Amino acid sequence: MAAFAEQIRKGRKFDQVLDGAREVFMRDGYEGASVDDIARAAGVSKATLYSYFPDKRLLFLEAARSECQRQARRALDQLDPAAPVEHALRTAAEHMIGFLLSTFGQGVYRLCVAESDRFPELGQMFYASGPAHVREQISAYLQYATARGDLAITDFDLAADQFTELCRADLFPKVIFGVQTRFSESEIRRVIDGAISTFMARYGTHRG
Amino acid sequence: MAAFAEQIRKGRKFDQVLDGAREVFMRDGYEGASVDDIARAAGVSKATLYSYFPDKRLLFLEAARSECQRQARRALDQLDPAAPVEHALRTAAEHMIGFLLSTFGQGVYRLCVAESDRFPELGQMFYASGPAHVREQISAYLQYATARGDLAITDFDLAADQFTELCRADLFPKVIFGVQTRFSESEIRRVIDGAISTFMARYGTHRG
DNA sequence: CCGAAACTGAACTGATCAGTTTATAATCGG
DNA sequence: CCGATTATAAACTGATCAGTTCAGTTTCGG
Repeated sequence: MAAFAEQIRKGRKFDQVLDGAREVFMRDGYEGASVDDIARAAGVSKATLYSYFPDKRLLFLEAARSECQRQARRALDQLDPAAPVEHALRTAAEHMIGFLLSTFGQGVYRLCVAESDRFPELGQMFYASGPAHVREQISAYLQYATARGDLAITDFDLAADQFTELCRADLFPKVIFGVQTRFSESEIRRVIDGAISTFMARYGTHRG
Repeated sequence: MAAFAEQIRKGRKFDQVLDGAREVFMRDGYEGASVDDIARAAGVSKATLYSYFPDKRLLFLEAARSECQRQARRALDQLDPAAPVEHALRTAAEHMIGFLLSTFGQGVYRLCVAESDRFPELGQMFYASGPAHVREQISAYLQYATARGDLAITDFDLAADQFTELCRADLFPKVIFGVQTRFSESEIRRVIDGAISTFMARYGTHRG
């Protein structure tokens, strides 16, 4: 997860450069972004930029890495173990869908999908701080709820993955391929309700 | 879905050009692909290529379009309405996962995600011939099975989307971010069994 | 077998872009 | 307030690439 950030870092405009890079890379992708654009966006001269980062590739990886960390931080605040299962799941679903539909979330996803064979480290990074991170948190909650007798699950990781996938139904493909970008409350509720119903039908214990 | 293919088409090397373009675009993405590479891959001179297509952009769109059509054609052969529901679903799941894990499938997906904001038409095209097409077929089958009394569904489209999402659990994120590229039979069976169990728990009628 | 249409290869144009250099100016610690 | 570090603007290099041109060759219908 680390292993870059070697010959990097020095003075005070470091973060400025990184912010500019994040912005432009996110908007234009790796190939689409020009270093001059980034320097301009960062409010910094090209020479300064190159004094911080040896080349565009490494600048990109650092920008992406910081973006992934940011994303991991903003992830699910610990699911509320006190609330009824349906309620906890609903909260989790709302968070995930909110991220997934945000222009920010789309940007990261698009970028990582596009560049993860040019930059294999990037794919790993995004996976670890995104899908894997979310899975861990949900899986832990599911174990807790199962121990309490509210759910009946044996493969917790699969159950967690299924839940997150159910939350993407209909919405995600439309967003990611630009077929529909805004969704009404009721369109979203339809998907969340559906996800919870299906999940509880399989894994719930208190029938009725 | 059409609306390109205007000033295109003339002689006999048309398909050669398109095949080369498909190959190279799929491998290198839009920016990454050079027209010289494409001409070389197609076994055609650059001048010939430009006699068929006015510019790189349109060549790309045509190549992507033909790829989408190809994909739609190779989609689920009509689900077998005679077989028991679980069996029909299993077959569908195997087809979808097979496509999803193929380098071919990954290539199209990656390309479309990456370029669908540079080329909005591309996103629409891919969505129509991919996700939407699959949804229609599965949804139709689910209506049939519900009418027969084997399933109890009200929102057929949502159910279809949920099933396809369930089939992606675990596998797809790993593949698309390059975390894992090959999967054993049992890894795949785990996901398919899980998808069917969850789906049937929610929508099945004959309990037991 | 002839003439037109399609194709070739190679050279060329003009633009863009990563990365460097240089001469100069701002900033800051002591 | 001096000297060193850090930043700047702008010009430059070398490479890549989309798209054009052209003189010559292949292909094919009639």
